[in-house]
Amino acid sequence: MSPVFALVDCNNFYASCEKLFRPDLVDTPVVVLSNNDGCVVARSKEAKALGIKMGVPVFKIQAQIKQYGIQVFSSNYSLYADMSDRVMRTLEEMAPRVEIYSIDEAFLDLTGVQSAVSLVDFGQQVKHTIERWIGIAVCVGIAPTKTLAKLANHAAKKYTATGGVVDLTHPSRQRKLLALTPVEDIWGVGNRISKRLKDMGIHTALDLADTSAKSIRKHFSVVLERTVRELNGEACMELEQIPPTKKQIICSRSFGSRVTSRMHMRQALCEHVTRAAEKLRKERQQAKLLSIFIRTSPFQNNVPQYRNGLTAKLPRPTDDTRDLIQLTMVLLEQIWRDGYDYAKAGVVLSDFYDIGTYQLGLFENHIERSNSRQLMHILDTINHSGQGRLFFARQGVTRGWVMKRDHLSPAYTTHWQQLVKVS
DNA sequence: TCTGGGGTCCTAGGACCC
DNA sequence: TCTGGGGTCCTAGGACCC
Repeated sequence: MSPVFALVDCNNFYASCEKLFRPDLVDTPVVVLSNNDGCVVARSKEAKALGIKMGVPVFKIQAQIKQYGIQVFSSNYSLYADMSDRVMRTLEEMAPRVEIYSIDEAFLDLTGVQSAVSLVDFGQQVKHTIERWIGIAVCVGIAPTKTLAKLANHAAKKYTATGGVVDLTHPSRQRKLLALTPVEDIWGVGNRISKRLKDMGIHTALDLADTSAKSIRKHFSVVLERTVRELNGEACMELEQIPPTKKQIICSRSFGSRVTSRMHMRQALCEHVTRAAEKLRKERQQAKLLSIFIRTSPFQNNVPQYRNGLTAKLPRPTDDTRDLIQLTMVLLEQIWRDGYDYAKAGVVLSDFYDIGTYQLGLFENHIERSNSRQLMHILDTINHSGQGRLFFARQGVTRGWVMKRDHLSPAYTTHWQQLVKVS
C-alpha cells in the first residue's frame, strides 16, 4: 500500500497559547519574544497583518507596538510545552502512528485510512477535535511524502478557502501547487540553496521537481536530492515514532546584562553545565566530550571583540554533574580573558555512551565515585518534585546575569497559584 | 540599551596507515 | 631517483529546521 502522511501544524503556536488564556485579547495583535526578550519568534494573525516580521529584534518595532497596541509576551516555555503535550496526546488517540516532529507539529501515518473515510474528512475531524478539546487552531496537509505533506500544510494555512485541510494525494493537484510555490518555501531549501537554485533558473517548486535528481546531487548534496524525489511523490523519509537518542546536548544563553567578571562567568557556565547534565541523565546517557564557549556580542562593533571555545575529553564517560563542573572550570581558566563585555556562553556535551557500556582501556582503573548514581538520582528527584531546588554553590546565589523576561505570562496550567480564575 | 536556543546531517580536508 | 592509491577516522564548517 502506498504511504500517506499527514502533517498537523498548530497555527501561530506560541501566540495562540498566550491568547487562549486571555480572551480579552481575541482580536488584538500579539507577539511572543525569544529568550532575553530579544526578537519576535511568534505572531498572531493580527500581528502578521500589520507586517511584523519573524525574527525582527523587538527594539526595531517599538513604534508599531505603541501605535497599534500590540501585546508583547516573553517566552513562557513551560506553558507551551504543556499545551503541546495536550495536542500530541489527542493526536495519538486519533491516529495509529504519530511522530512528534517539533513542539507544534506532528506527522501522522494515514496509510490505509482512505478505505474507511475520505482523507479530507479525516483531516477535518482531527482539526475540529483539537480545536474543541484544546482550543488551539491547527491546519492539516495530506500527501504521499513528508515534503509534500509540508507543502500541503503550507497551502492549507495560506488559502482560507481550503478550510485548513489540503489533500495532495493526486499527482495533478501536486503539480498545480508546485507550480504556485516559490522554491524557497520548500522544506529543506533555505536561503543559500534557494539563491543558488535561482541562479540556475530554478524558481518554483515545480522547476526543482523537474530537475534531474542526479544533477542536483552533483551540484548540491544527497539531502537536496532526497527533496527532489519527495517532491515527485517518492517517499524517502519514514515516520519516526520513537525519537532517536540525542548525539549532543547544548545549553547556552545570552546574558540578561553583560558579564565582565570571571566569577559571574563561572556561575553562568556552572548553571549551563548543570542543566546539560540533567538532560543527559534524562536521556540515560554518559558523555565523554565537553566543550565550552564564551563570546562578546558580534552586534556591538564599537567594543573589543573576543570569542573562544575549548573541547576536552573526560577520563571516562560520565553523567555526574560534579565531574562536568570540574572540567568546565578548568577549560574556562584557559580561555578567559579580562577586559571584555561578554554577551553569551554555553556548553556542549557529546560522544555519548549508554550507561555502563564503555570499554575501559587495558591499564585503566575504573574508580567511579561510589555515591554518584544515588546522589544524582536524589538531586534530580528533588528538583523535579516542585518542592524545592537544590543547586551547586558554584552556580551562585545573586546571579545578576540571568536572562530578561519582562513580559512573562502566568503559569496558567502548571502552577496552582496561577490557575485561571473565573469570576 | 536592545539581534534566541537547541538540534541534525553532510562534506571537505587533514592525519595516518598499509 | 622514484613521491601511488585506497581506506579510515576525526574535525571544522556549512546548511538546514523549528
